[in-house]
Amino acid sequence: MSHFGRSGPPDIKDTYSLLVLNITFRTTADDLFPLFDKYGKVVDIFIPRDRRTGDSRGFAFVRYKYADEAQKAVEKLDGRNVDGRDIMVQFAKYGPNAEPIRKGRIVEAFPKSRGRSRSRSPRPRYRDDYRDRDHRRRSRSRSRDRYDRDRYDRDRYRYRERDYRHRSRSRSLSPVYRGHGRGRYDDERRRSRSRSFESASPVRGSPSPKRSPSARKSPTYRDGSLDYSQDERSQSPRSASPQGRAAASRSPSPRNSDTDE
DNA sequence: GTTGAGCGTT
Repeated sequence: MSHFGRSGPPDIKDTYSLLVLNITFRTTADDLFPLFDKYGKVVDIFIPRDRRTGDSRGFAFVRYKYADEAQKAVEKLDGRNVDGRDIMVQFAKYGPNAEPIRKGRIVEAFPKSRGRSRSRSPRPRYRDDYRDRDHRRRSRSRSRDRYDRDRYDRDRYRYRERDYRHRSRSRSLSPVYRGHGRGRYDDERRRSRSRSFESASPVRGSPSPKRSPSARKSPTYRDGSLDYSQDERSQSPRSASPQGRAAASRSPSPRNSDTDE
């Protein structure tokens, strides 16, 4: 019950994984087990968690033994209110085993109402070409595959970036994971992203000529005063203007006024 | 203490 995901996937050969989304961040597998187990035989439940914090990401994977039970749970638990939030149950796609779900296979086996279009939640399907993944891989070149993988990794990196900013604001330190053995991919990703950022879109909707990379990399020392001004502003952009202006005409100190006279 | 589109581990 609690050993789910502790020793990795126990045995996945004829199991069907369901993706549970919109769950609370404190919902655990033990909480979903009795819920999903009631509608079928659950062989394993796994909830992806953060590598650093360990918090739940907000979704879980429920592995069923039979597809019929899985489908039943999807239609039964989909939209159910769990822990104060309506969860969304659907078949997993990008799983490690890729459920052998075919187009209309399960729907045909369970013609409840000629389709579940107006069943409850007519949410759109995300990526229906996942079945063509293998086909595209063999057909397309390797460069294409690499590009796709890069995008996939970058998508996952979003979580890390958000959490990273929450944990520490010192992004300028650029903590590299070199020496740990697993920093190779991170380095590649970072470099690729950095280059794209500098080459493709430097700034979006924020035209700052003063912060131009060219000015920063090529400091013109032709003019001392100008360079000084730039440097001063760059060092403390909000420490010279607001303070001086506020202390000059905003708050001349009441005590000073009293003692001045 | 917070957040909310999505796709997974020993």
